Amino acid sequence: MSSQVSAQPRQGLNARQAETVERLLVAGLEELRAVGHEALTVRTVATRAGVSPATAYTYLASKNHLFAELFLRFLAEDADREPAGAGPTERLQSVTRHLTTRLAGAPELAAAVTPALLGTDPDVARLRLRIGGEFVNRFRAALGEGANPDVVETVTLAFSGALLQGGMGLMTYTEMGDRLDAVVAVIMKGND
Amino acid sequence: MSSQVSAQPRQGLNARQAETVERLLVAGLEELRAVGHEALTVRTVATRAGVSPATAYTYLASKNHLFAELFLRFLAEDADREPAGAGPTERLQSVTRHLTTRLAGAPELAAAVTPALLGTDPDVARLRLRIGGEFVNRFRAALGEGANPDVVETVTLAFSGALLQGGMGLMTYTEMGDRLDAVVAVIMKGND
DNA sequence: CGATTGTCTGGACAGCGGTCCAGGATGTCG
DNA sequence: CGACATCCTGGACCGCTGTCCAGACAATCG
Repeated sequence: MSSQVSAQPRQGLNARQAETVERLLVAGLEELRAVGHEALTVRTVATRAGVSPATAYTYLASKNHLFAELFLRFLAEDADREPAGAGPTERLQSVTRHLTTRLAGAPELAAAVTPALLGTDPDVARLRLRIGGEFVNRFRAALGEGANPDVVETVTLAFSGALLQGGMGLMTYTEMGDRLDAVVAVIMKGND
Repeated sequence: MSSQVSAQPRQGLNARQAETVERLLVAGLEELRAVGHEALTVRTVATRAGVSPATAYTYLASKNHLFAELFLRFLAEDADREPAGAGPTERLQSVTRHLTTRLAGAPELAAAVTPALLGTDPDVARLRLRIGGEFVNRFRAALGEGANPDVVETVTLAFSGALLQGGMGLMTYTEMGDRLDAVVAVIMKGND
């Protein structure tokens, strides 16, 4: 079994609203790739989406909320992937490798989401839990049924730490793949 | 050997300037404890320090810079502590336990520094490296001379991840102590 | 077709972040 | 004591954030 992150960002929206949200999210991602997360403002996203700022704010509580939403969608694109590999170590490595490879393809998003998730908006808080849960799910899926919870937590923390360091610019998301291979090996040594 | 973080925040300041900086940092910590890192503004810190906002900004490049500076000082208070314990695992646990205990005593500072270090100000970048280096030093000191670099990195990443989760409010800094004991045990199993 | 429902718009608003500068205060020399 | 260097001040400034509201607009239903 794998994880389950729905791609639909909201419930209870009619077609027109869903369309508006969609346009905002697409514009948000474009704007993010174009100018980076520091220069991006909700108003420029609104403009790019062809929507007034007031409208943007009715669907996006904040810049952080936008980033969290985009990242969750990013994860959802993957939700069905099954970890591959002979043993638990290899399977874990396939998960981290896959994630870092994808992150390397969207570094602005990765850089944006880490600070965003530290926000205190309630909307961010909700998404944060889903995002964190998604990581845990993937690691648990890689480790199999009787996974030691302490091992899952260790891997999760190490991965979070790597994201943090990536967000700080201390390593690229490409390097992260290699380093996490070593880290997973260290963790699994004696725990497989 | 242990780590070396100097408590002096700046060089090239005369007595008067040093005094001003000191007042700002003290006021910053008070303000942080009083209202939390979200409500704190550089202007309120300046007021509390009995200094004009313009002056505050000549010594503090940004709010993030203030938090990073305060956190570095917080670490410096400890810089001379030697890890205690029979083996490497116990010594590592004594380090994480000690850090989390101290963080639990200053949760607002801990919550403030994580997002702050993700900033891009050059002043923050400098301090970030020193702070990161300080963690690594402590873990290396706990592990002893011939420490496996991969193990050091794994512990560092896991600890960073724990800080991140603490910053998100997913666990308290008190819980962190217990969880990191388990995490260190997992990592060291097979690596001691 | 007209009326109702609900979305979107334009624009104003207050507060914060960070920068800048002319001039006032302070301290230190000759 | 006077002159000079240095630090600090007050206040203006711009852009961003997030909120609010009255009214324009579109879609749907009777």
